[in-house]
Amino acid sequence: MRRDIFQAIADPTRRAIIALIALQAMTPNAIAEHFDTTRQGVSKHLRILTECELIKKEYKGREIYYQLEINKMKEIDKWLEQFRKIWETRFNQLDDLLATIKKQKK
Amino acid sequence: MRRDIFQAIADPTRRAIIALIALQAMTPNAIAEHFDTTRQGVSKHLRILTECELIKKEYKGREIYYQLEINKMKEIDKWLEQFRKIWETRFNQLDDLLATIKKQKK
DNA sequence: AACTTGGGAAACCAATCGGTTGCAAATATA
DNA sequence: TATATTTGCAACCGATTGGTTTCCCAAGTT
Repeated sequence: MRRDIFQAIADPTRRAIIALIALQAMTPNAIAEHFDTTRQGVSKHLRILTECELIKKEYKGREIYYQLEINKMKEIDKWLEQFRKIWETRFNQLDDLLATIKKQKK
Repeated sequence: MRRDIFQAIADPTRRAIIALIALQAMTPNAIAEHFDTTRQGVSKHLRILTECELIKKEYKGREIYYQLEINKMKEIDKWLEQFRKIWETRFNQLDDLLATIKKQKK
């Protein structure tokens, strides 16, 4: 069972859940109200998000509040870093950059 | 057929392909040499990446050079923006922030 | 013209996905 | 104690995924 952040955010419903609880921790029932799926469907998404540690549980009586592990989101940012370097230096002129790199390699 | 960037980067091989051709445009055969799969397997990944416009083809004789559409990568960055706001303002104290938001909503 | 090379498309396969229904466990309430 | 609520988990289902093999076509090469 592959379980990494990128696969977790591949599903649009999961991205919506992340955005939803980013502002405020919520229970599965409360989250499910925002979507067209069943509570169990949302629960499965929450399990996936929990497994890759993008969210964490907080027990309060019989209710469970899910909240975003914002630090985990930084891993996506970290991956983007290598590309940010590219698009920041080239100012929309990828072709020129590639030409330069090619020339250097020769 | 769902075809968006997030689903495209969900696969580790595709992420590797992206990183590979970010530096230099490459042909399918050259790309396939870096992986354990067949050329046709890589070709399928390239098709998916092309469909969501993360990469583009450039014909040179009978060879096809694939190169990264770095601008498309910015869409991931854009999605991350909303969360960057959160982790930049809180300095590792999500709990405090959530408490504040909850209080404001009351 | 015949052959080789680079590459895409189709058919097929096991594995996984996202969703549902049904159930069990635990907490709260009467 | 009996009942209702909140939740997770397992089983099942059709659709999709990632991969392979096979085939075809276009462009060079001999």
